[in-house]
Amino acid sequence: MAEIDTRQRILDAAESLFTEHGFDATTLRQITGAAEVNLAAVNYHFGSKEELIREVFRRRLTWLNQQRLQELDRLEAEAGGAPLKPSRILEVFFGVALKMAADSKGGGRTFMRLLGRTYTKPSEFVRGFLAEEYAAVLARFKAALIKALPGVPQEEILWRFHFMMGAMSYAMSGTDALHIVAKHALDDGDAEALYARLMSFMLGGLRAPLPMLPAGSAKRPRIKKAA
Amino acid sequence: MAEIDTRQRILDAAESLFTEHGFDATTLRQITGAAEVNLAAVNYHFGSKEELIREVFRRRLTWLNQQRLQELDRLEAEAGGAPLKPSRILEVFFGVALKMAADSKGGGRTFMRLLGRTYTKPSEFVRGFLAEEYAAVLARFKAALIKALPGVPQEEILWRFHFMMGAMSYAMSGTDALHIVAKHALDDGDAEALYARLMSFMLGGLRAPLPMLPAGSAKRPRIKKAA
DNA sequence: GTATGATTCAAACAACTGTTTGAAACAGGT
DNA sequence: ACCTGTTTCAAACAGTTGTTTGAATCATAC
Repeated sequence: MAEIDTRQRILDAAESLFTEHGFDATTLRQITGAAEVNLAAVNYHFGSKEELIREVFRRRLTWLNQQRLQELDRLEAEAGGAPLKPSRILEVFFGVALKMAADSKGGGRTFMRLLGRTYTKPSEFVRGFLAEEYAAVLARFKAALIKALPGVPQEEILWRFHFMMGAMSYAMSGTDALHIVAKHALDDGDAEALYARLMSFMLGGLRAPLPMLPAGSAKRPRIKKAA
Repeated sequence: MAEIDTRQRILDAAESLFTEHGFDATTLRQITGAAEVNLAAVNYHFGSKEELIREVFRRRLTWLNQQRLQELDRLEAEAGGAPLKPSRILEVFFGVALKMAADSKGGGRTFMRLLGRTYTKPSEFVRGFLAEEYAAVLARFKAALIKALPGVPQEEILWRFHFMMGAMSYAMSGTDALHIVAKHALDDGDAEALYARLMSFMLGGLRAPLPMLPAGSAKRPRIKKAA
């Protein structure tokens, strides 16, 4: 290699700038400028900006989800067929993410902020990529949760899982657009306290009494395709 | 006016396109094309793209927050000084938003999706604008919640409010990037069921047992500026 | 009708975007 | 030394961006 780690330095700079300004607002010239490499290096090493974006996610997401699967495997092996405690399942799924977010030095924190922000605004081509990357993990965790909560309707479990994703994304995105919590509470990196707070909030939501659904919502009337 | 409602048609088209593709990815030519007005009309009526974005938010947000304040006023008047039930407070704050989101014909639904997506990714200049627009409302609702939950530490209440904002933003953004819930469950507009589900989840989270915070987090050690 | 101010329009502007190019610099093996 | 494949570099490319311009068109009042 002529210069060490050109790829890596591009990825690091891109990750950081994407987190700060978003994909569209970040130009290749900003990235290559911050990484102190030539402009053409991005297209040489990654082919295109889109592929660079995908790679920024891939290099961390693969490891993250493997970790989640591994810990779930361990948990289920220990239980030996018996249903798990819901709290244990969530601790694995969200705990791994928040552990990564606590790593401010290795760039994990930056990445989790980026990931949190991306969930809400999937830029067309990232959506498919994310769904694909998550498919296997989600299938396993959904199944585990459903098995762990036999009395609760599946649809309700999935919705609550959806809400939890929202709460975590927002918390991890690190932006408090409306200034709800104290100013420096977010960026001082006290990830452990955040983890404890978020987890008890989510568990409370998961265990909440089932909602009184408006009539006709529980089972949707099938008007079209009556046959 | 030469053509009726040029301003309005630009705002409608912009709102819809911003929701679909984001601010940066939406060009003025797309907007004016969809609105069937001349390209220069945006700069003539709004001055700049940034100001157009602000106006897209302003025209609905002002009404939304006024509505929230009004309903809180009514609630507090009825209570006559006594602390309110937390659930009532949340029903006002989030209920108004979700009622707006249920209005798919008047564009309220589109706007709330846009708002939900914007919370996580405040594009520099939108952040200040949003915070300013929300300041008065948040102050009132924070105070009401704190008064309604005298036993709970204020910091904890604010964090949980923060998490609720996340859950709602995500739910309202209408994107399920990871395909957690069933495909068509999001866009069929069954806002009432969503409201019921989300509200019981959030209330469960609010009432959850307080987290065990790691040592040294409850009261931050003051190292700098010891004097 | 004519004058006036507001609005619309087609065309152009300069600046910036991601990408490509071809030559230069580098590394390692023979 | 030479050759070979990889990587870097400055420069240019074609396309798109938000914005501006000056003339044309409209509505309204006199």
